[in-house]
Parts: sequence; C-alpha cells; structure tokens
Amino acid sequence: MNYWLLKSEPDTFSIDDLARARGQRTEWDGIRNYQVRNMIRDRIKTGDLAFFYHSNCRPPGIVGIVEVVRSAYPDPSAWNPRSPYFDPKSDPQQPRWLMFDVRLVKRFDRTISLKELRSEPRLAEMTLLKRGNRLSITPVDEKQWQLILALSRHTM
DNA sequence: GCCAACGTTGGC
DNA sequence: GCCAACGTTGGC
Repeated sequence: MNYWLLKSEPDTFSIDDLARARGQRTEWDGIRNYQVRNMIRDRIKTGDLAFFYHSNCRPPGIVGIVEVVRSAYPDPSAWNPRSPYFDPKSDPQQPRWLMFDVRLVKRFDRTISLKELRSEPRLAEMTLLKRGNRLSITPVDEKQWQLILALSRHTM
C-alpha cells in the first residue's frame, strides 16, 4: 500500500466540496502531465491513502485524508470540447489520460500549512517540498505519513 | 535530436 | 501581480 499527496486548488475543488459530494466521493480527473499520468497508471491503487492539499491559496497546506476507491481508468474529460481539460489530440480508441476515484476519510481539525511542513527537518526529503516541484500528485513515505498524522493532532 | 519560445504552476 | 522552475511545442 502506498501513500500520496494530492493537490487541489480550493477555488476549483476543496475538501469541503468533497465532503458535500455524493458518497463523499469524487473522480480525480484533469491530470494532464505525463509523469503524474504514469504514477496513476502504475502505482496508485485501491486502498492507497493520500493527503488532500490545498494549493494556490492562503495558506497552502494539508487539510485532510482521502482513500483511493477505484484505480486508473480513462478520463473522458479529455474528449469533451467544453471541458477545461479537453485535449483534442487524445484518441478515444487509445486513451491518453487517466483518472481514479477517491473518498473522503478525514478532514483535519486544522490546516497543516506549507510553512509548517517546511519547518520540520524530518520532512526535508518530501517530494512536495523539493525545489521546483510542480507535480500535482507526489509520493509520501511511511515515516512522513506518520509524522504528518501526528502533527495533525497537535493544536497550534 | 536540439533548443528557443511559449505556457503553466503555484508560492510569495 | 511577479517570477522561478519546469513542461511542451515545433521549426530546423
């Protein structure tokens, strides 16, 4: 079983939106980066857990946990001309883009901000925190996962 | 296959 | 709004 971190801009889709969704489930669609696509295809499996991260907002940070409830399958938004994720070069006969489904597991009582994550030396090797990282899905290892879980229980 | 130009991400 | 860092595109 693997751990992940999923970025989402709360203006587009927040953890509150997920909490209100039917079954507290959603499709994780719109991925248009090959490195991330390959991770979805090869490594993200049902039962994996992921931190839900709010990006491009103030403050950016981790706000909860989701579980993968369906692994990779074709992302039809690639063929929808009205979708912001439309990709005219994606052939329905040979799907280029994949998505997966997640369900809300937990909303944290507080946001674990990017600033707080950066201030923790034991998280220095987190992919999220690496210089220049822009991937919208990044791996989290077991130790990092447990440490962040512990942080989530602290009141600030 | 190189690489300049352009587009995107996302923290600040 | 700025801009560093990175990805993609397309001419050659």
